[in-house]
Amino acid sequence: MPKTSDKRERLIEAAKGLIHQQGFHRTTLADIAKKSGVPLGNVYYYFKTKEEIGEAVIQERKKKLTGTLDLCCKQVDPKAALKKLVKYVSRGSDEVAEKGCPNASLCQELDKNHSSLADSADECMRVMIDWASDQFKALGYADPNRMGFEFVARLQGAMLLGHALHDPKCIRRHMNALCEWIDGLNDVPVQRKIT
Amino acid sequence: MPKTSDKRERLIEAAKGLIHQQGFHRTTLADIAKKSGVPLGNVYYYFKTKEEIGEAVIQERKKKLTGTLDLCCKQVDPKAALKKLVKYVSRGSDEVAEKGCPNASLCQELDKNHSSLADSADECMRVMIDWASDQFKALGYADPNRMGFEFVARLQGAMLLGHALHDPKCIRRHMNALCEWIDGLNDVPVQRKIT
DNA sequence: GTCTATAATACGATAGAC
DNA sequence: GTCTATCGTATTATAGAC
Repeated sequence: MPKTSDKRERLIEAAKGLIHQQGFHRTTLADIAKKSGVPLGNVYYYFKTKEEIGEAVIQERKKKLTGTLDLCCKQVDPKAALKKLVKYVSRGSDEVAEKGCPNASLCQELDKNHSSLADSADECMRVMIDWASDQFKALGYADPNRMGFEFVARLQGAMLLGHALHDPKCIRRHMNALCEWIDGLNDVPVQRKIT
Repeated sequence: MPKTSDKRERLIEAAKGLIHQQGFHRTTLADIAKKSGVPLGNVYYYFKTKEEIGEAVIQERKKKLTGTLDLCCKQVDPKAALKKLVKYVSRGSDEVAEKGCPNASLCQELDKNHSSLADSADECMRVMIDWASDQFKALGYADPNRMGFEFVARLQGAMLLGHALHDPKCIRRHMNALCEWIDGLNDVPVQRKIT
């Protein structure tokens, strides 16, 4: 039986937008049904529970994040990769100032109770930190995890404050400062294996 | 008529804890009533709506934040004040790793829709940024707002990631790094008025 | 001021016709 | 696969006795 409908995709897309705007708990299935144009009762053919929709949205976000990170570190040196991610955040600063970072919002909202959703949301943050750590490792730093954490903390902290202040400009300003920080980092002599 | 009951305080205290753990929307009036030992129907004698309880909790948090900040900058130089706040965050890292920063959580959760609660929560973040900016101003920096923003972004970013990773140690590690950053800042010659 | 009982509604989920 | 109608429950809020 060929795929005749894109309802599942439409539901996920609608849920993604609504959850970013309103949060998971304030977003009702009726909201999602209405926005996606799928009748409420039909939603349950595609997702057994509301939580399943949330999981699908988070997996979608994770996929997009992974794709972005892959793009950032293709064919370029680690410093350029880190700065590429910073520029990416800069470009999205208007939406972030309005609605917050979608991944961070979910971490904060979901980790409050104990659904499996919480772990999925947290995993997105971990992916980002690990990626950043890998870049610093490639740069030869002895403490790449510490550097990666600091880098992502500054990214996420700026998005959080930009959201609280409703000010995209201060996000971009801080992203510029982050780029300068990266540029100013001392080059570390990399240990190369002699073969 | 003298105050004969501490019910109002008990309600706020219970709400504060529950909201930190579960978030505002997942916390029901029944939860608050039960935890505080006040019957559900009686809650409405003290607060007309759930939102009013939220407002009271946020004002309480703001008061505590202001008190903490005041304590940090009493009788000490600005660098010491900033580091004192960093140490304060370090000491609370276990709770933050478990439940997140209470102020940041509220900013993220409430700013999604448009209640007046959102503005109150955001105001807490602004208070912190302004305070930090004042410290950098006192240090003689030409761009105290930028420095204050960076400082708080790193604080909040670390708390956010520590919560996502469920790891208080990485918060403390980053707080140490923040202290070193402050120590390493160049002293700026302060313009003094000649009288 | 206090508390029980309950109204009013919103929401997740299901039944069952088509 | 699709959709309407509706159930069951949770939750905010109120009515009204004490």
